[in-house]
Amino acid sequence: MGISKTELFTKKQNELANIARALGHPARIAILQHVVKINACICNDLVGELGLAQATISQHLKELKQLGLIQGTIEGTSVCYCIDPKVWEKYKKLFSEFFLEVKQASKANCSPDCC
Amino acid sequence: MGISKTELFTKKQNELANIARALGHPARIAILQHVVKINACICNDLVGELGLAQATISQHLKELKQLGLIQGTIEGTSVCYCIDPKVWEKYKKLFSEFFLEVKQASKANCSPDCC
DNA sequence: CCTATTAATCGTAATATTGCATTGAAGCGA
DNA sequence: TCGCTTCAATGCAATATTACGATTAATAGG
Repeated sequence: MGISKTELFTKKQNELANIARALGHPARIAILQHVVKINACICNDLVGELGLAQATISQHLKELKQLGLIQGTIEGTSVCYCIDPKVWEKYKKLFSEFFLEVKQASKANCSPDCC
Repeated sequence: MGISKTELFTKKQNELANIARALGHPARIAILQHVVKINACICNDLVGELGLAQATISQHLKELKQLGLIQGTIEGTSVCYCIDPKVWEKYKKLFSEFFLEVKQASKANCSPDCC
């Protein structure tokens, strides 16, 4: 019904999914990459950099902020964004663990011609 | 307008976002974890394992298949799913690279009290 | 052939997301 | 103070996603 049944899953599964969903938009990937590239702060170069409207970018920034991936501090009339290295590191680890789960899965339970 | 302006972004950004979006649902995380855990193949234990309807799970499996993360081979009357290690490895690398971009971002361009 | 099992697909409803124009608030310079 | 700039918040329209019941298709086993 358009709503995820989050109660069926573990906290960790939901957490992973939330982060992944936040990264699941090229604009947000681009925003993060640009913030990282400029190395620290950014206000609304993003509007010029990506081809999206200011309102749209603001919305994407909001989502990233909610996840804690970036911080915004007021800098006079503009806002200065930078990533939060601690959160970034935490999420990086979460994903690494997830991807590492596979290792070298053997084909034990599999019929010979499966997969 | 509800549609992502993918043409504004690089191929790599879109690719990353696509994978992330696919991982951006706890059911798909759970499916992947279960497939990995059982180590090779799975049919529709998933329906029992997660509390979702068969149609819903089938839909999630379809998305994962479209991404190439898992393969399904017909096994009599049931279908056997397993992850594709090559694709898994490829995506793992993509994400690692993305997360590594940050490294130890200095605060060069930043005002003293920013971030 | 008949039936049960399994999974894909279709149709539908509810909800979420994306993108933007517009509005609102707050700081800055004249 | 009066604009001007910068960004956040809101509200809308278009589209996507999530979930499920019902149906369909394929196969195995009698």
